[in-house]
Amino acid sequence: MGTPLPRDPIADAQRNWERHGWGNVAAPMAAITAIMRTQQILLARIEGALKPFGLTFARYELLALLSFARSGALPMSKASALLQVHPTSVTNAVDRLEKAGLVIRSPHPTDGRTTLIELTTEGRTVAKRATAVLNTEVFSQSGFADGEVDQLIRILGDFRRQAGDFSD
Amino acid sequence: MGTPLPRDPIADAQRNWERHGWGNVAAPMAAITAIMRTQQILLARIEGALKPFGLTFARYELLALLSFARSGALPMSKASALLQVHPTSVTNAVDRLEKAGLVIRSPHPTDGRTTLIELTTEGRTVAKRATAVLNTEVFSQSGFADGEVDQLIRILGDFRRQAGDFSD
DNA sequence: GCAATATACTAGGACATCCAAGGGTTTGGA
DNA sequence: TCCAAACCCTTGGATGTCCTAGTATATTGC
Repeated sequence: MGTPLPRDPIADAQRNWERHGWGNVAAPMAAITAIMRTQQILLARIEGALKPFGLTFARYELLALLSFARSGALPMSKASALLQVHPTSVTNAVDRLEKAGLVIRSPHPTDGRTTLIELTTEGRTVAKRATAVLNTEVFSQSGFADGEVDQLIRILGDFRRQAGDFSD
Repeated sequence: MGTPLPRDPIADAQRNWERHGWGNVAAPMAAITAIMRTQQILLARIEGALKPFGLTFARYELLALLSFARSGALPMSKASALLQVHPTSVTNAVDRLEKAGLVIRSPHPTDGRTTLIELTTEGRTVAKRATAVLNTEVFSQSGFADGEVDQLIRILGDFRRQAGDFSD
């Protein structure tokens, strides 16, 4: 976050790894570090685009997920599984979205253990607007070429499957 | 987070985007979401490997950075710039590392504003051991093929340069 | 030489994430 | 039928990140 560095710090780290006898894992280390940094940059852009809506990325993701659910409602546990975050993170996000009037909690009709998260009318509107802004301000100007996008989707998709994200 | 999902949630999201008229940005959206998720998986692996050392990734990165500095010491501001994190994050990390006896703060000899972070003997030892574990348990088994590693380094390197990380 | 500006670090607050624990609800086998 | 195991959500605690000041020290410029 400030001025650009004169040299790529990750490439430097890779050289350091090689110099200290870890040449065999220097490249994967650099790739992984680059993923961490890229995520950080992208997250900052996303949060910047969502700020006017009073949303964070975590809350937006939940809102978007609900807006794609046919009934506009989902059990907390389902949301946790689909977003692949800890249940307590969902609790946290729902608390804040509920306070903002974008969702409401309601009891599950047949399972007393389950709480449903339901989109309010305003929640649906905000989700739609935020999606439009995110698409035009972030996703449409990602900085990745079409071919790179395809490669990323394939490489990271394989990785995620192998990591146990999905069995597909 | 637990059992694998039957289907890739990101591919589902991509289909939802297309179905709702955002087909032109569905792919970048999917690629970016995949980066976010991949980062999450990798971070969990890394933190798992570092746990026995009482280190988090943030603290490890600082320790590793110091261990590569010739004198074993760096100004806070320099560390902040190289790690590309907010200065307050460095303050936080140093607070904890100092409490653990792995680094010490010392005044800069000529610039009264600057605080130097210096590796202790124990800090250097821990850094070396943690690096070995990280390399053998995480980086050497990243799950990325050699060719994929190269592609990631190139694609994400271009992205980071374009995002203003470095001018190289 | 002294005021204005820039730089370095820290304090306090808002959020997000995870883990560990706890209390309520269901389910399933003895 | 009934109780233990499984499941669902929430609370409390620890970390990390960033932002917005606020304090202290350096540098610049008039």
